[in-house]
Amino acid sequence: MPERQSSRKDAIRNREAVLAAADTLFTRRESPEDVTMADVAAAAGVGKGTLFRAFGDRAGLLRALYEARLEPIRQAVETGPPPLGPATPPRDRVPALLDALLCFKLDNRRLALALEEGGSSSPYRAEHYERWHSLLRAVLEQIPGLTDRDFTAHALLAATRADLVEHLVEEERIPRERMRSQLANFVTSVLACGPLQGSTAEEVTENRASP
Amino acid sequence: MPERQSSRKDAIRNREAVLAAADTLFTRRESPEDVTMADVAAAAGVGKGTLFRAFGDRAGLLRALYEARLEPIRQAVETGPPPLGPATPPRDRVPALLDALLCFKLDNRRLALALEEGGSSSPYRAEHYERWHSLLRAVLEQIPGLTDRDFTAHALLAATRADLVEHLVEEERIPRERMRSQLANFVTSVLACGPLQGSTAEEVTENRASP
DNA sequence: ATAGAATCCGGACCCTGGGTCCACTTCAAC
DNA sequence: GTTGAAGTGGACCCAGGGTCCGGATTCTAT
Repeated sequence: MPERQSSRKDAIRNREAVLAAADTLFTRRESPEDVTMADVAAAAGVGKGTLFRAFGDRAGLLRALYEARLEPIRQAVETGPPPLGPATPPRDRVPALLDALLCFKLDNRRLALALEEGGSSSPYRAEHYERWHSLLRAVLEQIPGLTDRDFTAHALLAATRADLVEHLVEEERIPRERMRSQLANFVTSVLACGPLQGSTAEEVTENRASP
Repeated sequence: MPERQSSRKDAIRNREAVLAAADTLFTRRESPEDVTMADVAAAAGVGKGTLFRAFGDRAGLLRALYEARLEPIRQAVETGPPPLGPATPPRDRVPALLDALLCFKLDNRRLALALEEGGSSSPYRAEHYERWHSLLRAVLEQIPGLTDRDFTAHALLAATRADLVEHLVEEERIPRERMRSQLANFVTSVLACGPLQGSTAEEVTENRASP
């Protein structure tokens, strides 16, 4: 567990360099598989030892990158204003959360892909998945008339999986906005049980999370 | 593409031996990652060269195993009686298809896992996924009042992904029947748009696909 | 300022596992 | 039985993740 912060100047500088280099490489290269640890180290102007000391292993590096990129959204979700923040009515928040997640994966396709598939263990063991799932589940819990919230949360999240997104973008060439509205429609139909109220797919598509 | 049949006795015998050995190993071992090609070859009493000649590469072996196991369902879907066969009304067939797929993945967890994640390329490039998707999409097309059938098909299939199933079984300890009914409910809610008719979740859960 | 300890650096090295190669064997067609 | 096409198996190759450790750097105490 080599994850604790170091106070040494060079260590910090190198950590940043690695992060930056990895970021660049993962977004540039076609498939995450053909960016090796050695590549990252070289691009960062650093030895492999340094890289592994700083991040433990490949998964650790990916995780660090991912968490860093996810931070803004995390903030917005935990303490931000509607439609992502806690003050949002549940029926509006669920689609907003999933839309934000989708946008994130669209903006960080390669990285998300690397993290979700590359790991030796399933993506469901990652703590960030756990966070999204329990949050979504909690919000679903506040909507009356639904059943199987736990499973529903999993199923909804599954619709935004990185490799699916990648496939839709790369093979089926579905444009961003279309994909967002499709997901919104899908979510809407899942939530439609019980007394319906407010929020159509179009409305949700309005609050753009990224340009 | 070394996939064509051989007529030689020894080749056929070895192919069978490999298939059987791989089957055993993949279902026995905890994670598909720790069954190596060398293991399979050894267990089959065969050299690595033979193994690779017969199946091309790891993915080829997995594919062959998977297709073999999937054959019965494939038959049932293409030419069988309701609720899987083509004669089934669309609103009933969609849940039946997904239930069959779920049962299949429950019965072949490890194998499905190995095939879906282990591959270097995404599961969405596998032709068996393409088959399921286009079938499901076609059936959805016959249901009036839905939109985004292509995406909906992807999203529904995503709810039965091998690693999700694995997680639900292994971590959350959700029993088989409960999972089937949860999926059925989920599917139902997605299809619920437009004039509803027939088929509740309970009905679907009745036609058991496997003991 | 400077010694000394703690920490970090980096690239040579190890090891696993997928995939290839090829001298030798086996099959089946004649 | 002969023959050559096809199959066999295990030694071998190689990429890539991860480790190691002698030497360089930085912090701290004096």
